[in-house]
Amino acid sequence: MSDPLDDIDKKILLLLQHNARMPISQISKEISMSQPSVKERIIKLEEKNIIAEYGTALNLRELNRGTTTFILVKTEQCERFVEFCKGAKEVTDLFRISGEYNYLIKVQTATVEELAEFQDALVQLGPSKSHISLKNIFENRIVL
Amino acid sequence: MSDPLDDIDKKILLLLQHNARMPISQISKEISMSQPSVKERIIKLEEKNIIAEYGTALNLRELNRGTTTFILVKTEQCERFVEFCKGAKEVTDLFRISGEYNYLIKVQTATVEELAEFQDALVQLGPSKSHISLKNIFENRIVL
DNA sequence: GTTGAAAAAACAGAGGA
DNA sequence: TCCTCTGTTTTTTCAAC
Repeated sequence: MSDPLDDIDKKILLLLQHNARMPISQISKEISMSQPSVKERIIKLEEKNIIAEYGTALNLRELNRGTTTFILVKTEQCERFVEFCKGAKEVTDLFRISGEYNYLIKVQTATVEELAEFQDALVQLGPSKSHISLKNIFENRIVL
Repeated sequence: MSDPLDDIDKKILLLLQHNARMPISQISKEISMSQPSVKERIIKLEEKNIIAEYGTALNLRELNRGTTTFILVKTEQCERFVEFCKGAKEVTDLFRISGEYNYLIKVQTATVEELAEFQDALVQLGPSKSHISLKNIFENRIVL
């Protein structure tokens, strides 16, 4: 684990977190620091692996995947289940968890009907418990 | 909802998904299309709101938040609970869900001890059920 | 959709406080 | 670690096809 971030690093990351394509020049203006210094800090954050990657978040509703469901799964066929999830485009997140259930998956479907079809395929791998998301209040939030 | 994406849009999004800072010039080379055309397509994807935002993914382990836990919560004090979560930096995701429980939250702590402290604060808002992540197999995956 | 060229902007490196 | 200065590269915006 790395040293804690100082306030300038935090400011830079706050800007980059929701706009990874912001030019260095603009970051430089916003935090009142010269471009080379900003660039240097960003490179260090990348090298220290604090910045994992620059990603592009897509709008799932526009992609016709607006229905979010969390499913807890209890299976005895772990390998087969993981392969099933990797091959199912509906599954966006897959975690191995502790407790009564083995796995927690996050599933994005167009509709609840499509969710039902997914569950039909899932049922042969073991019992599961679904929780449809009624509202995404916030997501992927990292408070520095 | 928008029209389905064509293959060129998919290629551009695949490149941007895991490297939002990739220069247009490089995208242009990789997909063998002129820079102005690539730029035009990206602008359209932004305008159609298919690209929601360019984000920066941080390494939670390096930030001393390497322990992931999913908690199902049943509360009768919804407003208070949501405010509690907004104010708790450990909570990275908050969903209102259907079923026996009201909410599903994702919590990032340094250790399980810190998780226990969080649960102590949570207990007064209602019963909950925790699932510690033993392994993050994949996350935020969108297959186009 | 393409190429090509000019203007503007961003970036990279050196040297020094 | 930060700054300024300078040269280079990249992006952007046209035009015409």
